[in-house]
Amino acid sequence: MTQLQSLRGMVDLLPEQTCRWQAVESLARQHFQRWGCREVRTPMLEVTELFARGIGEATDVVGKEMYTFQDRGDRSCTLRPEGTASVVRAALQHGLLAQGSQRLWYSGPMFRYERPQAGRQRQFHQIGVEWLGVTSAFSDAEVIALAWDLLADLGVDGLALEINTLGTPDDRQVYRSRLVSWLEQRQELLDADSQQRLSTNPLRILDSKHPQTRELLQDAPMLEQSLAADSLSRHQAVLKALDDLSIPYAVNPRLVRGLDYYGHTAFEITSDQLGAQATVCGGGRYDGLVQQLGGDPTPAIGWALGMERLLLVLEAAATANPSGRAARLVKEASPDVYLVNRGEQAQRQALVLCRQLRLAGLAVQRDESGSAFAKQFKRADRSGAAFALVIGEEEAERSVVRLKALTSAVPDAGDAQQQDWSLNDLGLLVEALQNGAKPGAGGKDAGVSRRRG
RNA sequence: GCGGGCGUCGCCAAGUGGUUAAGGCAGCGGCUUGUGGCGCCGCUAUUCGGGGGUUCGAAUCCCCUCGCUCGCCCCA
Repeated sequence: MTQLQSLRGMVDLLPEQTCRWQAVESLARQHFQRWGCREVRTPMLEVTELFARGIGEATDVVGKEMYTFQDRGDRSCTLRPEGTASVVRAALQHGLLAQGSQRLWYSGPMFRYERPQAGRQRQFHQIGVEWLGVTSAFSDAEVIALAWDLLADLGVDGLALEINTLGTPDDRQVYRSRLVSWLEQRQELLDADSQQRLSTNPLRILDSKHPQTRELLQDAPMLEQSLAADSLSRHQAVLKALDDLSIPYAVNPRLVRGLDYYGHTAFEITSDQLGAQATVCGGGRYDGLVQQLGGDPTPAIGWALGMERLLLVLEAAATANPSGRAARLVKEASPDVYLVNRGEQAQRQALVLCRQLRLAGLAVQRDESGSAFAKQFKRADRSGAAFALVIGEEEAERSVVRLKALTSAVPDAGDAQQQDWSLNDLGLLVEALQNGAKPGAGGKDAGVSRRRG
């Protein structure tokens, strides 16, 4: 295979896919706007130190998954493996926090050097929010509600919210030593990975999927027992707020997130429609990160949502329920009008006509083949357009265009309703098309939609 | 980094050592030189991811290699 290919784990999005992405993105934008979030766009490439310091040297992401290289000035650069560190860096660099708390959102590609599998790529895309300078437990519930409501609006189900608290750094310190000493007494029962983590990152042993390790952990001391009273009551307040919002959740005491900056609230939203990589959205509070990156101590919370995984879930929902909300979002837009034209004079007029219609805001697809009318109509039908406009020799002579509805269930039924419209006064035709001109009684759903924006 | 599965036309796919590599979808042309869902006819892979080997003979067997995919790990 000498044909050039994209790099492993780097995928192309073809038109059928991009229209879905656009639908999701535009819906997400609406929600962000309602929640008072404003967009930031940061570079994909950052100095390596940002992630090393922000995410934590001991994490897998930093330890073995980063795309890092020296640039021509011999600086160590890294393609961002996640968005939070960059957003915080940008906020600090430009003094945003001096203006008070910030509710920000971002979207874009992230890079991690991992073996690809279902729901996991080397270049993947996240859409996320970061609320900087927000303290209260209500904010935690509010930012979770944003994720929850956005996902609900996409028409997907089978989602579950899991939540936990990681407490303060002090809480974790206390717990860490209790856990380590408990595990050390049972070291030989742990799997190899977990033994390794005893020294590097013991909390992560908690969400090991190794059966024997899980079994063992049934009786291990839990973080909750080491929490200070404040941490506990804060957690209770978050849960209570979720109750007030009627957002269902399950407390999962083993939920420990892989990035070092999380503390207090940590949560994930998972789907039963995905394979092993079931997390669609993950996030939590990171009160220490801003300070760690050189700012004043600033509490913060955020989440990120995996676009590829979300699209998988959305497509599954669309398949399961072809007439539901998800299915509508997934559907590719059809042109409003398909222009059937044949003969030199006619094609010349068609070119001018379709431009005028487009300038009036209609989506027009012009058949450029010059082939037989039957072929052109067949393509018109497949394009999904509600109407065909026809210009052939006859019409060209008379300076008219013929309008035919394509949506009727029986092809010939539309023929009787074909009408000629003058090319010299397109206003009426445009108006008729924009009003949907009442397509025949067929099963297809759309008239001509009004263009927006 | 470690395991399993798989690579035949744009997509789905039959073929498992013997002459011309099924079929379906999509595409193109025609039946129908002016009208779409159906039908019929024709066209579209000198070649089976790539390289080497075994054999009179290989898509089919062996070796190497590349790629895809699922899982572990980890996360979105």
